[in-house]
Amino acid sequence: MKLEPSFYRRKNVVSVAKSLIGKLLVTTIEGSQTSGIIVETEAYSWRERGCHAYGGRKTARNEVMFEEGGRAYVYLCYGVHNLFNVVTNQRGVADAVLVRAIEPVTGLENMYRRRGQVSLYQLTSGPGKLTRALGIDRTYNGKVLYDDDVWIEDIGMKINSKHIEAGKRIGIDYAGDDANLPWRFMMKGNRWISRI
DNA sequence: TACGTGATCACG
DNA sequence: GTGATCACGTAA
Repeated sequence: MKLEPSFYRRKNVVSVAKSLIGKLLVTTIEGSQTSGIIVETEAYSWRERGCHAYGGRKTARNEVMFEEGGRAYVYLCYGVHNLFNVVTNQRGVADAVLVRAIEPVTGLENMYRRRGQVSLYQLTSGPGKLTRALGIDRTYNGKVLYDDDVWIEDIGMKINSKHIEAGKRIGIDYAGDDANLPWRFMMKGNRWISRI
């Protein structure tokens, strides 16, 4: 069953990032569905330097982060990759969770068609790879996550802290000390974790 | 380990 | 207008 708006509107973005592990991310494009279990996330809060909205800085790109929780924030990274985030918290508080990796579940054929000739474990094991596999591009920016193009559902997977590993977030050296926050969460032992 | 890639943002 | 920057992926 789809996660409800109240799931995303909680005030602690780190909790939301943790509880997204084990949920199913789904897209439906032209009637065909692709999905995967979320196995890696990162939390971003306006209060720290890693975040696009640090200090409340609002720009054309990150505007949707200031909306109520429950929308997609998709932006282009390094001119090549679309990165998919889940906006959290209440309106005006710019927090979000980056989905960094999923374990493929349905629509594998479509995923390979979009990704090209890669191995199973490379199919969705990174933030740019998974958006490519699921067909997520910037037209998804601002979409609500309880509609029918893209959503996240609870499939009853029981996850507790024993199954989750935390670490430093990846690729944000510019954030100074905030780069050391343990706000990256991974499903322990999963084969689709993005990198060591 | 190196670099392609192009939108974005803070400057004027 | 312009240039530095960047929440990555791939080949090597």
